[in-house]
Amino acid sequence: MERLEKYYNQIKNSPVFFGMNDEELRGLLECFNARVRKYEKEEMIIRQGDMISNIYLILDGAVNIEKDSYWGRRIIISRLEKNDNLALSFVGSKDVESSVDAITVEDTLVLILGYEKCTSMCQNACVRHKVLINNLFQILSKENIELIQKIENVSQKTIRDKLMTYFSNEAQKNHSNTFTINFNRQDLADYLNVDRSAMSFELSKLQKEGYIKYDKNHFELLS
Amino acid sequence: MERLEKYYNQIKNSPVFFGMNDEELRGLLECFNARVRKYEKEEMIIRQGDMISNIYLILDGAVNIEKDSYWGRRIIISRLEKNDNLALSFVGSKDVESSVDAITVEDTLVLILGYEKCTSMCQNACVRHKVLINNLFQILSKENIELIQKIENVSQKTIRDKLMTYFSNEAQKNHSNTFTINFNRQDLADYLNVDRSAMSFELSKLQKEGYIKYDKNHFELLS
DNA sequence: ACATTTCCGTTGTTTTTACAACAAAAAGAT
DNA sequence: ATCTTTTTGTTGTAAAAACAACGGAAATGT
Repeated sequence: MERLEKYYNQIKNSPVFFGMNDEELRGLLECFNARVRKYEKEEMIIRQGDMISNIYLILDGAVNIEKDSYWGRRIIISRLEKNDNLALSFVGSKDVESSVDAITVEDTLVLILGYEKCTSMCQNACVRHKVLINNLFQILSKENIELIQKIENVSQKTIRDKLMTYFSNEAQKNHSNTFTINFNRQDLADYLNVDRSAMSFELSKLQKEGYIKYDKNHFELLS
Repeated sequence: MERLEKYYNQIKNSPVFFGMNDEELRGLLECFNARVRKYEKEEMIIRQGDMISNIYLILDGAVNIEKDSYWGRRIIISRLEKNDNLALSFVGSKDVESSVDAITVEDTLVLILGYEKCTSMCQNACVRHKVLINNLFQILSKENIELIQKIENVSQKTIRDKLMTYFSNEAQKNHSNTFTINFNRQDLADYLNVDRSAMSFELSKLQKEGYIKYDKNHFELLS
């Protein structure tokens, strides 16, 4: 519980609890039996097939949402980080089991709320819950839009187009032509759904032709 | 308004209004300034760049959610039908403009609710609104999960794998090994993100090799 | 019934990708 | 600092896809 206190400010400022005062938030955390849990690197938070009844909020670290296609190929659906939520859509869809894995990329700290328990107890009676679900709706909307953007990414025809679309989006998010990505090459390849070595090759070609400049994970868009 | 009455039962049974009694629903429809609008075939309901402040519910017909990549290639993100909602995520994300087009595939009837107007008037005060947002949360969850499934589809390596993954999902949705799809060949290709002629070729090959049987848009999974 | 348009399947060619194998570089461990 | 492990870049080859072009089928309109 002390750990929860340590992160109280961050928790309070996260989108999930937007618009709540201290009293409401503390009440909510108690009602939802909030706890902080640490996961080691490469640990699974959620497995395909799990029933999800918790709300997960990443306090620190990074998590991959992945899916293994039936022949060993790994698909990275999204990379989640500090202040992101995990598997919200499976909380909202009753009786649907998770179709994905959530795997930590590094040591990760997660806030866990027992959503089901609280909602069944207080029904929709409490005010806090109303604010919460409003926030959840907005968060889910954002996630939805990001998934659409990801579909746009992987739907490009060539590796080059996938890379440039991805880079444009990153630059836009960062409000700058330079940005640092969190993926290593293999993860980026699995995210864009291409072969790593072919992607590496295309990266150097893009650099030689003057479209981008990069050093390790720091990129600059030139065109 | 008569038209609205004509569809009242269908509206009442749609997921958006789940759990509301007649009184609540009628109040809501009035408060949200509900109206029915007919769109012709190939008409645009939403364009890329639009700000969305309405809730759209398809009463009859079919709609493509599309995006044109900068070189004429069309990406079909999803196909929506009777009782589906349109562009919900852009209602939930304030100040975000639509990144996609919504285009009717055939003559289509849509129920439109002025979401913004009502929420700003009655704040979160009214009970109906609470039930509504709860429903919206669940609908968005489902959409989210379907987007993930779509990512899985287009992330398959070969055209064959994309087709078979798509067919499996359709069979599962239909609880049967036979099913009829609503896409024509070009649309299916744009949905799976492959070349139409190459896909046609792969379809016949799959049939010759005994994995599937099809006649026009009716398919059977054999394996 | 006929003409017109749209849709679908087939084939050959060119482009792009995946894959495998390896070398270089970087990161981590002792 | 040295050794080990992981990550990244490079190349050649085989597989797959995109593309273009076309003929036939089906649907639509008159």
